[in-house]
Amino acid sequence: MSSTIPKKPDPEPVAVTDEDAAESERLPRSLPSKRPGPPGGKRDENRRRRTRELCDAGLDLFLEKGIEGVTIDDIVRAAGVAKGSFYRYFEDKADLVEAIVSPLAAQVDDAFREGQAALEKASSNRRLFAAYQLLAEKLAGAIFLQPLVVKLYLQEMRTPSAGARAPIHALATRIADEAVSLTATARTHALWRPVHPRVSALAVVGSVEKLLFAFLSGEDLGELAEIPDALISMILDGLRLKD
Amino acid sequence: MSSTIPKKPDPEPVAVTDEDAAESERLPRSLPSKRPGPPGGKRDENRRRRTRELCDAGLDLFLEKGIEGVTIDDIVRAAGVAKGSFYRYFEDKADLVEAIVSPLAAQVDDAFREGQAALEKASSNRRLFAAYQLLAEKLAGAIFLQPLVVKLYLQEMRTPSAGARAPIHALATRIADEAVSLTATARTHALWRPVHPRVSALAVVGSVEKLLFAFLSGEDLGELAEIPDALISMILDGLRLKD
DNA sequence: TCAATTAATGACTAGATAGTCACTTTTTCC
DNA sequence: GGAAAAAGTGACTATCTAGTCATTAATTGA
Repeated sequence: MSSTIPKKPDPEPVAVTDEDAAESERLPRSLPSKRPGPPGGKRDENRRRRTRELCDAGLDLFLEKGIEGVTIDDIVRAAGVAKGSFYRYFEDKADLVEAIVSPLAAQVDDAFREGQAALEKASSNRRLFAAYQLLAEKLAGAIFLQPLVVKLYLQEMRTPSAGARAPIHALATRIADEAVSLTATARTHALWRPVHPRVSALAVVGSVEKLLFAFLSGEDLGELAEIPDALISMILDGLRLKD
Repeated sequence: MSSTIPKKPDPEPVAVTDEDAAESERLPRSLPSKRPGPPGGKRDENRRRRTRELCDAGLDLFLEKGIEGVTIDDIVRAAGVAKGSFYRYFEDKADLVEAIVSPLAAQVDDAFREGQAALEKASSNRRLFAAYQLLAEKLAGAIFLQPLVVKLYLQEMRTPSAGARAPIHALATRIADEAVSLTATARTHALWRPVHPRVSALAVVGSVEKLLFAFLSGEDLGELAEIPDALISMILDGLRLKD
């Protein structure tokens, strides 16, 4: 390897607001007005179980056949639930997709917010590394918690946004914008090549997404532990101005 | 820029079989047995026009709504053709997709074949550049001829391969494999970092695809002419062993 | 010209699909 | 316990869809 990456840079003072460990459980969208039952009671428990069953069955089917290729009947059959029950909890397929994706979206948004904050304070290469490492760790955490949702995102993100895929498309747009904004900041600090920020940001995001999709598809990528370092040094040698 | 790229290396002796300038016109799949009519006659001309109208209408709709979201009725309505006529020329939607994609697939396969041949002879950095430049030029040519088909490919390639998307998925698999094989060759020649070839190949392909999709979606990427150089130097500085 | 052949048409069928609703079962809470 | 509210059910409707086919129109070639 030709780049020297500081192994485990001290987590320099950085705005880490960990208040929001992104709720990964998917809750019913709304509660009845008169007799909702006590939290932890049977009504509450049944609602949570139904929502979870429908989300789980939906996710599996979406990954297998693509969002557009799955019908509500498929979903309720797989979840072992009557059709009417689906419509008690969700407006339509788009609403289900939204419920599946939104916890991941929240985590990803947080990761970028924190990365951006750290980067704005970075004035040295050391802090540049630290900021990117923070971002990478937060994103890795999100991926680790919801790998199948990430795969669904990668699988559907480029398809036209009509109907049920709208929430996924919205997340894709936000990620691209946040990555570009991050790169623009790095360039402001003169730590980066004078390449159009959208170009270098998309190049990096594209690499990561492709590798991640391959990994989540079970492809053999050799020793997994080596990938992050390999990727980081590729990116940094490719984009960073030399010291 | 920190890498020195030889501007326009002489196109060293390289196996360029240009016999097959990939027919980009989409022909009817089969001919009637008894009275097909003379080539250039009315029957022949009508057949070609119908196939083209159906392919064009299909492509537009696929890009707008996604392959899975388009019905045969949509296609024949857009093409101004009766439904029965569709089934005279194509088996089903998958067959139409196959007809739309296959000229591009042929060109891409050729580009990789030639790139691989050039690379196998490359023993110097100069020839490494030349081989990659040859590949890039061939691919750029294919993209320039069929930008909308390329966009369709990028849009649908990660979705599950069932049904109509099968031909697109097949092309995606071939491209990934050929890119990996190319990288493995470069590594054999000791011109490349000791990174798992699948990792570096997918990283490069991922960048290119992401940028290409953004470009084909009309995003602003700054001065277009600068992108290839920026990309090549990013890739080479990121992956190449230092001289 | 005209019979043979191919091409084009759109109504039609069988099956699938989203969403609804009257009815039954479960839970709440007095 | 029991009335009231919520949750669960699956048959039902109206719509959409892939694919067929009898009929009509256009083209061929002698």
